[in-house]
Amino acid sequence: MPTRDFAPTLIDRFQKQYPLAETEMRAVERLPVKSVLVPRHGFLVREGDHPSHCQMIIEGIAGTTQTLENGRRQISAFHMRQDFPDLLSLHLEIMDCDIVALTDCRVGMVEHGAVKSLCHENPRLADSFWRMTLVEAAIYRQWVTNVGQRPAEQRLAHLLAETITRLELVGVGSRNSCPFPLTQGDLSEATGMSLVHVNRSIQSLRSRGLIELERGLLIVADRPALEKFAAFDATYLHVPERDI
Amino acid sequence: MPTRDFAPTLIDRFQKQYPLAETEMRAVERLPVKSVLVPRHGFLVREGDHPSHCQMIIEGIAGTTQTLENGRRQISAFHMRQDFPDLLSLHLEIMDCDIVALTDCRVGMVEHGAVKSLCHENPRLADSFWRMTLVEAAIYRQWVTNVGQRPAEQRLAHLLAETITRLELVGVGSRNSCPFPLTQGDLSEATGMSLVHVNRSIQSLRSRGLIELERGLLIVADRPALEKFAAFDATYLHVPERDI
DNA sequence: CGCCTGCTTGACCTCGCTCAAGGCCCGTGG
DNA sequence: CCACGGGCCTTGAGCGAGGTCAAGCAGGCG
Repeated sequence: MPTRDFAPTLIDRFQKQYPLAETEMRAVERLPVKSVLVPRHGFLVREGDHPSHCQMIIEGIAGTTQTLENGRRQISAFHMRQDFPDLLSLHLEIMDCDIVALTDCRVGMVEHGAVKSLCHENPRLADSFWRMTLVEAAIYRQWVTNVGQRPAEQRLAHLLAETITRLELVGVGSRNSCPFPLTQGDLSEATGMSLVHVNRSIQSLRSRGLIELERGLLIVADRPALEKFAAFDATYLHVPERDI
Repeated sequence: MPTRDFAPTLIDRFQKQYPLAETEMRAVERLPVKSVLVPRHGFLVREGDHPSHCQMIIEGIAGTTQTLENGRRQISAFHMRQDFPDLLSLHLEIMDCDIVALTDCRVGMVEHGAVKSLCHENPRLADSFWRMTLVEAAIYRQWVTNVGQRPAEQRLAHLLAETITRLELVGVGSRNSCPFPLTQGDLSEATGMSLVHVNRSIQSLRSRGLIELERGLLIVADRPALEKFAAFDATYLHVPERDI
């Protein structure tokens, strides 16, 4: 029964901040959740929507995207397990971006009303939700810098370093490898590079011995080496001390 | 007495969301504020800081910046009147970016503790603060797309369209012009373009008749024309209906 | 078996970067 | 009052990182 996964997954996320009180756990467990499967390329939410639900990703990777008039598309964020890609809809009436499943996704949906009550009755959880959106914003900042300033290879390396770090934090993959279901096309949309150049940059990173990447598996034998090359510093992910 | 400006300015900001209750206004007016002048190139906050205050900009323009190992700097956000550039420090222990005065800035500082009490006693204000950070995130998303996908001229045009729109919303300048104290160097750091190319792009926008820009004044005679050229759509600024 | 999706490679071209120098405005000091 | 210097803007010339176009390849699925 997939809905069963929701509460433990969310509780785990909260507990990364601080130990939850009994009442808080109970409240989370009482949340009415609807479990949904979104196939790859399906939309979790579309630009212009006025969502009445929030969604937490339980499995899979989604992306926040914006499509320009000329058809070019930018992925401005990746969302993975324990992320609420559309938490913003709780306070912003209208979606200003699409949220797309980049792989098949399993998602838990909760009505806004339920989330709002949860927040009002448990102010610490409200703060925790708020904090999630702040970390998301910190990641956006990094992406602006990444896309704006770094040359192709480092830009890609930074993105990969960030992704493996975040996946490890939510228990997907291990320190040195993670499932990596994204295509080179996805990476090109996320980095603002052409697909061809992504391909060549990957090969270059491979030949430097920094990454191995094939068939949905990313291996980073030497994380510090990759992070050094990419000038990646995980501070902006704001992982509480005890988890480092 | 400059501190006097603080409460009205903040109340005005809140009122853009919804009419405040008497008690909420009183609470805002009771906030203990310290007024500070930050000269151009001064820091409001530095990366690595653990701030104990939040700051609202009353006058001037600040920027969120990140500096790379090679000395290149990206500006990932502009902050202006009524913005709280470091509101995130309320929930994130450590700053992951610098906040720099791009012009001389007048700023109101409030202790975290005071803001937190305000939030706990006035949940609607808390939501309003949260919402501010969500709009900020929406702007980051746009910047990622802008820097990642748009060619130079449109990228610059989009940034200018956003800036004049935001300034107008907070009562700085009018529909067709605004004070524009940023240098071409600032614009180059914000767009990820070289200074030289910013210069040429500005000239090109000028010759298209889309903007006039000199001596600290930006004139946009035909806002729709600029917005069309830049594919700028203000939805992502999430301005409540009644203000449109 | 054949198709579709995603990866790879080659050739060519261009947008935007770098380097370098000159001009303008304004504030400061002689 | 003028000389000087420092920001900031402007212009020219040459180059290179990365884009585009086009084609071939490989693996998984109906």
